[in-house]
Amino acid sequence: MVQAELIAVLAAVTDGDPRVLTIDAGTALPSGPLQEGHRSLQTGLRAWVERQTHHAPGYVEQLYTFAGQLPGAARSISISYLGLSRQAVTEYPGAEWHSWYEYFPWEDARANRAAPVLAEILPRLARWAGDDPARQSRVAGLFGTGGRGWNEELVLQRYELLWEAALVPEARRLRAGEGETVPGKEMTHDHRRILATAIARLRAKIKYRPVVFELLAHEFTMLELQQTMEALAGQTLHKPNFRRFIEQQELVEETGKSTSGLAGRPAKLLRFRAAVLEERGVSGTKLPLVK
Amino acid sequence: MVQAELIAVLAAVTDGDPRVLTIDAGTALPSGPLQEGHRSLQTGLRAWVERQTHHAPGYVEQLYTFAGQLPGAARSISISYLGLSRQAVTEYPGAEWHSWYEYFPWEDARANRAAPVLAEILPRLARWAGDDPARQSRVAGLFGTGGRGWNEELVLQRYELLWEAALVPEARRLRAGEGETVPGKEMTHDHRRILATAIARLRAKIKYRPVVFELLAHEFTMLELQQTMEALAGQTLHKPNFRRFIEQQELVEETGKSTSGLAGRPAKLLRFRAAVLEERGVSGTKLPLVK
DNA sequence: ACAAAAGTGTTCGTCTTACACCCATGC
DNA sequence: GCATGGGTGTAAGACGAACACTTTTGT
Repeated sequence: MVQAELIAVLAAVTDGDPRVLTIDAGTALPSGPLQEGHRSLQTGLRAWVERQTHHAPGYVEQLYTFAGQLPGAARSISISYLGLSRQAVTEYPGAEWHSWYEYFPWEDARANRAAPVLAEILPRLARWAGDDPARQSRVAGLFGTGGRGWNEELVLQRYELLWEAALVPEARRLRAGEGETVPGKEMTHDHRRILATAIARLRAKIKYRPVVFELLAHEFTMLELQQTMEALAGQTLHKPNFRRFIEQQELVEETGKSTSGLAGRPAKLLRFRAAVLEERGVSGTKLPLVK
Repeated sequence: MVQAELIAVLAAVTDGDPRVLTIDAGTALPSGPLQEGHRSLQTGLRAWVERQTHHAPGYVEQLYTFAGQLPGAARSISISYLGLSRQAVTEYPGAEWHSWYEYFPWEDARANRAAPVLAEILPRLARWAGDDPARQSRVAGLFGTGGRGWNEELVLQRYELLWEAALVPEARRLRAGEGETVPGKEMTHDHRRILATAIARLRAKIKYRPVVFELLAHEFTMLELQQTMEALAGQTLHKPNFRRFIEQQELVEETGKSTSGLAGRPAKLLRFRAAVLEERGVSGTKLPLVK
């Protein structure tokens, strides 16, 4: 017999920044135990998020389940979820939206924004790696040094490496370490680890499933779509090719309306073609089928 | 406070057939409650599988967690896992390997093996769909009728459709239905649904992560590799292009040895290049990055 | 010689990537 | 006019699908 805890990473994008909904001044994710009245895990999760933050997630998917130890001998099971929301406005006291990159400043590779943090992190990782070639190659593969490219999906692995090197405060709770920790806001328990898992999942998923649209208003311009993707991926994208990338998948259709009043040529307003959700099935084959 | 149940789908491929390890004469998956002594969910799972089947899974990954109701008012949480194993030999009484396709005969699209079952299923689905265009298009999308191709990853969705149409015995337990059910071996509780989830996950995963090698001996020929993939995907693959598909990813290296004594030209024996696990990180970008 | 399986070459068309350029609006 | 963002054309190269063909063994 165990306690089952539901934990939510609720994400939104505002002003080109991906944000996560938090409680306790940005140190914890909304969460609470599964209760009698909850008809399913998802409804339980939604109930907790709404009670603690007065926000209602739209799209929700399960992330991961892991075992923990409660104070005392009791066991706990934590079931984490990723939710997506269209607005990042706060009205409820205690609930705050914080940028992902407050917690993972090294993850924002747009226009070298992460450069200063990386300049701090990399020497310390080099010190941690020492002469060990296995450690050196792990650092290189994860942080894209030494000619290897940056892979934005390895969010969790990078966090775990920093944890292992005792460069994040969370690791110091259990194992002492020397020197300073690395920039990036701390969270309680393993909540920052869960956030890393959520970011990694979302960064992977936007590439092959039309989930971005859960974060956008129902009408949007191509640039808004692109900037939302860039915020999530933490990478700048090539504008003309991004347009073709979207058009080729037939993800959007024109509404007939355009923006106006801003600088530059008015942009066409688009909407998501909900029909693709049915059509899909043709996704990725990649295997060389016969005939 | 709830009961936490661990459930395993342990898969192997023998004689070109993908198999799953079962108990109770093929009607249930190995499972048991999380206990005090289990250091983690995974070790708990491994303990139960070994106790019930005397088999030890190699690779293990989490599938999905869902809530259930135990007899009485008590709640349960089921955490399901996918495990891969190199051998499908049975020595322990009560533990049996069964082909996936006993449970999902319509999923084996190799050389039209599923044709007879589909001939049985499709008319019944057509009857269920009736005049409803939404239902018709769902059937078409999932079963590849009407010009749309077969997508082998939609295992769970197809099972759920059959469930909804009350064409599987599991659905009849809760909701009555008319006429016969469709071929395919039944399982207790929702174990067949979990198996469908596992198959879908594995079919998706083999395309972008080198997990097939967990199912093969340490030395193998290109044909063995291909046939293992075909067994999992339930599709026949194009031999020359499959070779290039593997070579291009640099997944394997030659051992220097060859087969002999069989019909045809001897094949080179290969082994998995473990180095790729480190190199990876360059996986799939797909987004049009700038510069 | 022939069957059987291994393995190679090559073509054609599509998708990706990069670069260059034109278009429409506000000020 | 010019700054700003919207949008199109296109050529080089990578990749995928399909087909034809050569190679090496056992019988």
